Amino acid sequence: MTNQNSNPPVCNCEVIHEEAVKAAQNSLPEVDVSMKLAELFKLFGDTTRLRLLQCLLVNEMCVCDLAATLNVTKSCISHHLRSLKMANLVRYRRQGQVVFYALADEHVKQILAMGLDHILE
Amino acid sequence: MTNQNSNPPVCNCEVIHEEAVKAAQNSLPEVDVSMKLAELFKLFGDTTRLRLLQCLLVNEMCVCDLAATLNVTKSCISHHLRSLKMANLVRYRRQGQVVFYALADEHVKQILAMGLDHILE
DNA sequence: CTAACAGTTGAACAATTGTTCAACTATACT
DNA sequence: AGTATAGTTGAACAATTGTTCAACTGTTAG
Repeated sequence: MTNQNSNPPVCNCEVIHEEAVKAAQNSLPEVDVSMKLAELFKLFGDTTRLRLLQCLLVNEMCVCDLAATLNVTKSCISHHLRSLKMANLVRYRRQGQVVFYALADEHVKQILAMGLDHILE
Repeated sequence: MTNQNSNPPVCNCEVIHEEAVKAAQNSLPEVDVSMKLAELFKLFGDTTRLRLLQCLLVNEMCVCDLAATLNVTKSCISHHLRSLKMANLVRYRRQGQVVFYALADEHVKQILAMGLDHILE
């Protein structure tokens, strides 16, 4: 979706407040930091994945249980868990055929709490 | 993307840990709360929109300046600002032809800080 | 009134993404 | 050995989404 052509669609409007632009440019993180951050928040930006995380707030759970709770296929859960695992948001332990997933650390709880705080005004 | 057919693709696997499932179901918020929360995080889940918010951490800025800073069209910025406005993440004031945007409250800063905290381990 | 510029809106298109299905791997139990 | 169940993987498809372009609205200055 991003437009990263060699010929960027630069805004050719007049820059009205040059100092503000410079201040912003100086304080902005490197683009790849912003991208990583966006990737992180993107993971919280899907209802199924979000509810999956909310499940794990309570218990560690296996794929099968999560699928049953959220009413989607095991495959779907597994795909989501892979993304969450790659972002270090969940960890897992295998016990026989069953793989139990749990939140990786406190960050998830805090981020979810902040979000809830906002939508409840 | 969500599959909301009348004939749901229910997972027909055996539920292994019934108590865990019940506990999760009881603690899960209403679906529409999760959806609202996901909508919120989705707004943080795009690089341009995220950097736009990061700009506003420093100064209030007008559409034109944001477009110049982020190297996209004014239209693009305006679309993003509309979403952010609807989610009460930014507010604006008009001054002549120029519309200045600013963060609506402290939530944005906190959420961004939490996120950065996570990706920096 | 007209010209110029800041911002908004909606259509259009490309790109990304969430989900399922089918096929696969892994572990456990006869 | 073989069978059953938990989980993973990748392809495929529908749906969503980010961006631009072009046309529009609003405000200011001549």
